[in-house]
Amino acid sequence: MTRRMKAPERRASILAVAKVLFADRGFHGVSVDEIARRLGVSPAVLYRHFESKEALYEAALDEIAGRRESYVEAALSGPEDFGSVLLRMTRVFAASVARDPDYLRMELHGMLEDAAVAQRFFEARWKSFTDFIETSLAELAPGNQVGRVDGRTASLMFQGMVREALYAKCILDAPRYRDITLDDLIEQLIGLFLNAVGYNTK
Amino acid sequence: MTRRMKAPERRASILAVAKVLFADRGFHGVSVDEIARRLGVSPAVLYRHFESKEALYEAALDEIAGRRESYVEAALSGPEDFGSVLLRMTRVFAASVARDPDYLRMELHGMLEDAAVAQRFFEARWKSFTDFIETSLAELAPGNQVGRVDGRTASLMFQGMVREALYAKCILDAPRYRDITLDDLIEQLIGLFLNAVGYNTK
DNA sequence: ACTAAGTTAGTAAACGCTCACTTATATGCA
DNA sequence: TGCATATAAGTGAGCGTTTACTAACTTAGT
Repeated sequence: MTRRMKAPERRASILAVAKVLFADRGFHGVSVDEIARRLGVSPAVLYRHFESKEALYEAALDEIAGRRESYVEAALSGPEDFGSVLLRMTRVFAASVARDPDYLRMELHGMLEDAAVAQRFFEARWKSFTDFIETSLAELAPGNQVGRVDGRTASLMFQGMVREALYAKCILDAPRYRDITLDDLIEQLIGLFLNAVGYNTK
Repeated sequence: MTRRMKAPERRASILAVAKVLFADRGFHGVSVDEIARRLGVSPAVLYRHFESKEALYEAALDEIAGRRESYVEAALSGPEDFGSVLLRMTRVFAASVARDPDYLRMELHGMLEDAAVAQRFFEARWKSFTDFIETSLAELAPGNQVGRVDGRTASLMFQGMVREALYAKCILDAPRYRDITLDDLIEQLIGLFLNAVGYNTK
């Protein structure tokens, strides 16, 4: 009945389905039987590749939050001033989330069920922004290119506003923001953020 | 065995337990039996007061997100300029969340499972801020007391940064922010926000 | 004694998971 | 090459438990 696959391919196909289902409804919201049904396969197959539902969830989590990404390198081309680089970094990040919103959903689920998981997501993505913002502010402050602001607070502000934009556009699809593209929203937010830290190109 | 209660008291006691459990682990993460066990009561009792688990969840949701709150009135005393009022409003809100973090957790769960629920939470709390910010900015712009910024974007930024602070302090208890009080964090964030919109007391 | 509150003992279905078994594919040897 | 055999992939039934939920019975309060 079902197409026959070799172990690695089957494992990958299971993970792919598990990823979207877990991201959508969380660990408790998805049953092993449902994953199997979507694959058109008997539930027993899953246990040939993962030793438990929990292990499968963990693997899906790893696929999503596992690889660390730095957006600094992704923004190398173009002007190298703080504002321009931050904007390009954020755009790349936003685009990647828009392409695969499961990331965001999984992060939310993770935050709710386990603070350690939240930490993994932070390390995987947000930390590169946080680090960039804090070091940049420290560098630019002496020359008065930015105001005297606490880097930690500023990066929290940044993280919050970007996350909110991503929620609104990628998860909720809020009607309130339907007439503005995610990209434009990000650009406006970065503008506001640069105001907040007193950034001037000089 | 169990203390005997009259209907309204029992109903309230059920709701109280359901509220914290659902907020903690979401609808699918909690079983009716567990709620009953915590109450020290047989599961059948729940069905005398709520016709289904879903109805109970809905009632808990209503208790948490039901009553709309405006923080404008809560910030009447003191200076009436935009910055001061916004700070006081936000502090009252933050304090109420710190007192009862179930609100935030339930909002997160709601966002993940149903956009309509997210909308209810927005209407209940955030909207009062959004409205205040947008009307204030519109009023202050002509006199150059704030810069020319889009009110909608600004209020999204505000909502995001406040939410992020509340997550960090009330849900995750992030080590990164353990040495700063929620109140101080809020104050710094509001300061940054006022910079962002170009607010000057004049 | 009547009523409201709570229990006991169940239901059928869904849960995570395992087992004995069948089938398809690849491999070794003539 | 032809064919037996070993192995990997998948099935289907069913394990014990938990799920949400119900009905019949008991107990407590007025």
